[in-house]
Amino acid sequence: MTTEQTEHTLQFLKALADGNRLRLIGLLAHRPYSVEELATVLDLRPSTVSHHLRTLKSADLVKGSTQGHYHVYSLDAESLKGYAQTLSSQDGLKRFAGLEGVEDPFDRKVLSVFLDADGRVSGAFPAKRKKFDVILRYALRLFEDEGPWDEAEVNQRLETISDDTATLRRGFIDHGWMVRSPGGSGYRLTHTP
Amino acid sequence: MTTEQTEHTLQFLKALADGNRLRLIGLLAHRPYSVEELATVLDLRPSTVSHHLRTLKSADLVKGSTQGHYHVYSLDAESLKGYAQTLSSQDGLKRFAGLEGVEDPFDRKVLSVFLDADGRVSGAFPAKRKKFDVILRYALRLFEDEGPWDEAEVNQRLETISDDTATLRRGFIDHGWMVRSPGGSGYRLTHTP
DNA sequence: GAAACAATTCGATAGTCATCGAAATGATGT
DNA sequence: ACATCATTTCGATGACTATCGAATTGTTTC
Repeated sequence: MTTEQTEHTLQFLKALADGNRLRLIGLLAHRPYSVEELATVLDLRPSTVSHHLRTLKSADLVKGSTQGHYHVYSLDAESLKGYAQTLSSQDGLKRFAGLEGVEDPFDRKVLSVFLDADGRVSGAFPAKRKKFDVILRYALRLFEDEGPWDEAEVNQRLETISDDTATLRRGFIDHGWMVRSPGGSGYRLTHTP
Repeated sequence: MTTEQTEHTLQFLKALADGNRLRLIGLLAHRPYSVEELATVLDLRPSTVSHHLRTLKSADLVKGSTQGHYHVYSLDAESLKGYAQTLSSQDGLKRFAGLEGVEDPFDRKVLSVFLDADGRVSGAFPAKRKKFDVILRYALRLFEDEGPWDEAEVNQRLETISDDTATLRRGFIDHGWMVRSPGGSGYRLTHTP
């Protein structure tokens, strides 16, 4: 469900979400450093700094080149900039939802929970109003042609979704989406959501 | 030692450094949501989502407005963009070092540890070569005028830093910074770092 | 007012992680 | 080969935190 891109960004964020690692990045933005130098400046043991550098390296934030005795670490500014730009664009953020090309994630989730494989509500309706409304909007798709329809026709269509057609019909009327025609000629839709 | 700006950025990063909170941001980038809706989509308890929203709110990433029964949360895109841009600029990163206007953080740290209030090395010299070199460069400031100086003069100046003038002088010579003049007329500097 | 509903707060638990010291690895120079 | 030095790995510990269920607060509706 979670995309690859999101996973990398999460690793990037976790790597920076520590005070000392953030200071490390700050130092490396000035110039390359060896592990011991960093440990001296930050008042940490070299083993601790080495550990931090490993997580930064896993997130592609620093590069390490071994020179003589020392391992010199430097900032990977390009990679960092890329991640930062993902965070600064609205569209970049949307991808973190992990649901691409879905009209509405909430609607989708509710339908996936309450509909069976045939697209029917096999069990009880959702107790929560907001979720029941999702079912109602789903049922509304059955009436996309021109009305009006008599009660038998309405019930027949609603039965393809649930046996409890009365509750669905009452939901339509409570929302004002459906009205009984004045002349008693049946039901028709008004302003649908 | 750590600036206010850095503290806020750290809070921002910690707020985003969680898989579910990142998904929350992704959803809120599409449209505002209520707590229960978010809990439904993410398969979490409302209490958990509420907890996450609090940390996001503390970091100024989301805004909450209460409407009727529901508390509707929405993304604070401006604030987020600001933090992201701090991360994408090299100068923004440098501030995380927490040492503004310092020539070199490593040199500064070493000197602060080994020099006493009078600017003298009261105890022993640093054992590590890199740190000793910092002391050497510091001692080099005593010879900014034109040379050459005879041995007595060199020692007199070095004594203002440490009693062990011989080690300092030998350090100068090992680095090739100072040479004994051919005519035996004393010492002079060559290529200083 | 009372009932219903959404959200928050609280307390507990399990899992993650920053940090250290000790031991192992790897490279350098004698 | 050996001794030295920087770094890494390993194991342990303490602190933090994501998550849940239960209880509480606050708002709407009857």
